[in-house]
Amino acid sequence: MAVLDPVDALRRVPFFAPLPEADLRALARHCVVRRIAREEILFAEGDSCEGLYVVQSGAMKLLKMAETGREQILTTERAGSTVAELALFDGGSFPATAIAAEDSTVLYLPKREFLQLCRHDSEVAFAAIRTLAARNRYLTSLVEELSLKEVSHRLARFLRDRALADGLRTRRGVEFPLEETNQEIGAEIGTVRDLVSRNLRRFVDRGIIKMERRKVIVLDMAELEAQIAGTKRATVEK
Amino acid sequence: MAVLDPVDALRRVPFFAPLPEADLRALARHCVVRRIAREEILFAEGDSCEGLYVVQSGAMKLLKMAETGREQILTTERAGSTVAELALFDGGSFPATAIAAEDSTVLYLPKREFLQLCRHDSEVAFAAIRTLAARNRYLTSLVEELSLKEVSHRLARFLRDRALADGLRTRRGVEFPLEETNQEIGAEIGTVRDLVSRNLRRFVDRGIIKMERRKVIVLDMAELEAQIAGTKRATVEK
DNA sequence: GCCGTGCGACGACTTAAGTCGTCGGAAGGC
DNA sequence: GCCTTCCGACGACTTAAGTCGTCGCACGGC
Repeated sequence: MAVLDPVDALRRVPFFAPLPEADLRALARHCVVRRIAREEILFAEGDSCEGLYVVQSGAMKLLKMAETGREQILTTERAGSTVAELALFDGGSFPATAIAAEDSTVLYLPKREFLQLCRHDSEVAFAAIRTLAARNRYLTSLVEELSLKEVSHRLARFLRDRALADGLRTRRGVEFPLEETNQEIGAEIGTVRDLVSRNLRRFVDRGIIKMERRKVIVLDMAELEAQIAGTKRATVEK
Repeated sequence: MAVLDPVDALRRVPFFAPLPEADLRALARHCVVRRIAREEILFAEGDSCEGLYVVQSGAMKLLKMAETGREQILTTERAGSTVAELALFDGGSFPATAIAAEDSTVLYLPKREFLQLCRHDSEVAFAAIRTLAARNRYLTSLVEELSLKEVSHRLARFLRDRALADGLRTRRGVEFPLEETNQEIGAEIGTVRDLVSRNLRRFVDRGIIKMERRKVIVLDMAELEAQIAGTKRATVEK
């Protein structure tokens, strides 16, 4: 793997984007790079937060864990995103656990440097506000889904998002590979792997999607969208 | 009802607290006061946001609605709190619907004045960041509860919070009145009124609480706390 | 090559969650 | 006073969600 320039990673972070090259380089000098293997824990919920983590390569997932082993993923952050920056802003501990979803590298920027920058530059502070606002919106919709929608609707939404993000239009439909295991999909949409499996098959049976190994082909996008709209016990089986 | 001074309400808002009296008065001159009756809608999810609402008296609930009529409350804001300020920061529409939980009065401050102030005063911007961070934490724990805990645990948490907030220690235990209907409790903890009723009774049967009309007496606080800790299917019936 | 392991598929089962209908008490309007 | 309406209580029922055990494939190590 080529050696990555920390400055590039910082530039991709919305907070830091407005800063001039020189400032980014100064910041980068304070950063420590850390390599982290898939499934390794970066920090755990409740740990005290002494600095900002920026994903440089790979992906970090932020999640809540139950003693039963069940997990709920809050977000997955890729290159150019920060992880749990909210703990820096309110001085509290990490609100959730961060685990590498793939082999990754993260930059660590000590609290002091970051907060100084925020105070100094109102552009940075505003970008931070926008980031927090975006996370807020996402969490709000997650609450809505978990509370008001069924597993099948959440899975449909997940598939739709995937299709939009990395789907390829072919004459059979929109195709994309399912990178994650059913377990991981479950953790993302708030259920267990068995239900992901069962609901995927239901979609196949109803002709909405087709599966070839771990590749998904959306045959009927309109019907998939329709599935998302449903609410608990509202739609009657036809 | 006595006429309330808008300046007092503004001063209680964390964003505005650091401002000198004169600035608050200047702000107040831009405010419009609106009286709103219980169950009336202040704004609906998706409406475009042109200003900031500050609760002056009463209480506003922010919630998501399903077509089935089921609701999920995201927060309840009382005097000195702002409602859905995130929509101002990212310029998007309201992420949820705001309905008066009681007869209330709200202040409306046009977008322009508010954003100017944020840009001007970094103290204000920082207070906004802290507010967003706090909301983020709360939403995060709500997601955790909805995804990883059962209704009985969520209800236990609700009762504990209530007991701490407005409970009175008596020799029988900690007593407090249940102001809201089962319907409203359900909307807050993510279930329907029937389940609230059923789970309350279970707590009574197990001797954890006692109910006299709509007054709750927590007999065994330790056991109530123990209920909160549980996760899905982890605790086995004794 | 073989073996272990992790994962998906699937069917049978259990249980929490949600639905429905009925009753009765309390509060408010008239 | 009466009537209506709202809400809680409760029991019976339905269904989604979750659990469990088994099988079999694919992949990686050796």
